[in-house]
Amino acid sequence: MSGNQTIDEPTAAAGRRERRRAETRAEIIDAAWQLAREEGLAGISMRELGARVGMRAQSLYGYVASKNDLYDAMFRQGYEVAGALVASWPAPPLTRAVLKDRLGAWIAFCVEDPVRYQLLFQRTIPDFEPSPASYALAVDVLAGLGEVLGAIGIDDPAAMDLLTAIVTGLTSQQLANDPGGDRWVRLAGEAVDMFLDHYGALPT
Amino acid sequence: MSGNQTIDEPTAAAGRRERRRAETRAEIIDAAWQLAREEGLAGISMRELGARVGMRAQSLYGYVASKNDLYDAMFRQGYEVAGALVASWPAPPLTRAVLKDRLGAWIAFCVEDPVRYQLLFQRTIPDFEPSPASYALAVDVLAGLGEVLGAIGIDDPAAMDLLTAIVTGLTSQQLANDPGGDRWVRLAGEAVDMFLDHYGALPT
DNA sequence: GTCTATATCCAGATAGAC
DNA sequence: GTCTATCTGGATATAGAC
Repeated sequence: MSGNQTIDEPTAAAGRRERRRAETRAEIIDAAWQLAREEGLAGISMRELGARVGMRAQSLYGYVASKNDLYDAMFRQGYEVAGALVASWPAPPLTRAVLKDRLGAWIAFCVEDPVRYQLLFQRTIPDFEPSPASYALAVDVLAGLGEVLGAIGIDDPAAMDLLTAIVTGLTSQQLANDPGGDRWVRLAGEAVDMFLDHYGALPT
Repeated sequence: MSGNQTIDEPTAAAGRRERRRAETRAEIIDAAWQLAREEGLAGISMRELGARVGMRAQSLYGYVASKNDLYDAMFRQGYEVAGALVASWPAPPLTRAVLKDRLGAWIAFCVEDPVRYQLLFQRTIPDFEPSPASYALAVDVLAGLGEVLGAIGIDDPAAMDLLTAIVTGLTSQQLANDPGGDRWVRLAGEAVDMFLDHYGALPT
């Protein structure tokens, strides 16, 4: 096990160590997601989380600075996925079919992981506040979503508020009353038609 | 202070005691609502609640059997108010104006107390389960609401799901993004028109 | 890098004195 | 009817041994 290289051996070892550390941290965060899905977001305890990855709770502090830091990492991870989804939105011009498709994809994203939805879009974890960096990312992603909706070409801000309410309502009903199903998700296309017809936008 | 009546004096005293007890219990429940509005529903602690009504936490157990019992009393109280609102819905025939008015009142009820909304309609208090009696009341009230919406005369269940999604979405956006304001609440009338026009119901 | 041991704090709930 | 005292159990987090 002794080194046979002279200069960059310690550096390489440090890199390996770092990589290993990052892997363990990722494993911890994955386990935290799964635990949250079973026990609820607020139900994550450091004891139980440690047990899931084969450590005592205290040892986790070598990888996350605090419980808030853990939540923050999950928050960031969630918004990175959301950001990728928003970035995949095709460039204008926007058609009805594209709008339906993209809003459908957004709702699917929201609905596919209730715990993630709760962490990213609701404010229900006691005492959790995202770090400035993570918060900035969230603001960015949501601004991107707004921009993309602006391409519909409706000027009335009230109309846009109504659209976000429809999307939120479908999501919220789906999560609350038919989790895992599609009773409300499948109404998205019809809802978009209803909305666009009412405001005479994006004619077929 | 000695009794000057012979038979029903002890009974009257017992009635007074009972009445006093009920008053104290009501005071505790009121304080719990207020505490929940400040600290969140999950933030109610028996210690702090006791302090609010001038008792030690332990003494509360003379009035509520457990913390779950306290939540249950609040849950029941909330659904009693909701039930009264639903019962006030006028008899058919239903007009567009009446529908707008009643749905507006319902949304206003939901929005006027976020904590109550959370307790009644979301499932976010860890380990709280309503008693069978309270749950039955809730089912009753919601069934009444459904009946009343049935009077619109749209047969398509998907359409009714879309309507509930719209109402939920307006409520949810209002609570999340403009608490205390009316940015989404005021869109209810327009939303109802959009919905009814789309399905050709309740012509003006 | 993980452990044991521990500090600190808070929760809900019960027993029994006054 | 409210108190003091106490039980039980859980949480996050730190210090220091190995």
